Amino acid sequence: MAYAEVFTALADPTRRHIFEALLECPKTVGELAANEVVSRPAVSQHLKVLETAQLVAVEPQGNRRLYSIKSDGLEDLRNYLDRFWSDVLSAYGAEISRRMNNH
Amino acid sequence: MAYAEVFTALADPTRRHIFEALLECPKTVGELAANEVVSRPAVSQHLKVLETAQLVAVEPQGNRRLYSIKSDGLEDLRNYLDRFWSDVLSAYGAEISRRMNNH
DNA sequence: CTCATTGGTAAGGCATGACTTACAGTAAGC
DNA sequence: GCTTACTGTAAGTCATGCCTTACCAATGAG
Repeated sequence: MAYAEVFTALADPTRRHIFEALLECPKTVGELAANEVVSRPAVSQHLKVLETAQLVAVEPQGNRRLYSIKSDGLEDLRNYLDRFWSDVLSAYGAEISRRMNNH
Repeated sequence: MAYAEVFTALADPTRRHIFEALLECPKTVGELAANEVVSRPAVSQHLKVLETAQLVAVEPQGNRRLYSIKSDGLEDLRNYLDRFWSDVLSAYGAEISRRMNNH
C-alpha cells in the first residue's frame, strides 16, 4: 500500500536518475553524488525519500553506506497499476456498450 | 516517453482520486468537483495536468465537457516499469553472483 | 433576447519541496 | 591518538505547486 510514496519518489527527475543508476550495481553515496548535478547532501536526502518508498535499501559497510535497489516499492506500484489496468479495460467495455446503446 | 508526466500527475492524492473516479464512468467537471474537497477551478487545473499526462481525454458535449479515462499514460508508465523490472531482476542476479564470489 | 449553467483562465497567497552551506559523528589510515 | 574520508542532519533560502476568489466565454433554457 506504499504506492503513494512511490509516485512521490519517482516524480522527481533527480531521484529517478539516482534510482536508475542503482540498477547497474549497488553504489555508495559518494559514487551516486559524483554522477549527479546536485550536492552530496541533496543526494542523501533523495536517498531517504527513496528508502521510505521501499525503492532502495542500505547496507552499512564500515565507513561507507552501500545503497542498492529494493524491489518492494516497484512491486507495490505494479500491483496498483495492475488493479487499475483491469478497471480501465472494464471501463472501456462499459463505455463501448454505452455508446452502442446511445448512438 | 511521457512517464515523467504520469508520475507527476499521479503523485498528487487529489488527482489520483479524480482519476479513480473516472474509472467508474466518464464524468463532467461539476460531477467530479462535487466529490472532491477542493473547488471546481482546482479540479479543472488537475484535469489539465491529467490530460497532459495522457491519462484522461475530453469530449465537449454542448455546454459541458465530459472527461474520461485515456489509457495512453498508464501504458507509458507500464512500459517504463516493465523495462525496469527486467533490469531489477538482472541486477539481482548480478548481486547474487557477486555475493557468492565475495563470501 | 435575456438569464442561468457550465467550465476554463488569471492573479495572488500560502505551503511544500529541493537545494545549499555548516556542522556532527563514525570508521579508516598513518 | 590524530587526522582524513564518508555520510547523515540542521537551518535557511528559493522555487514550485496547490488552492482560492474573481472574471470571462460559450451553451441552454425560458
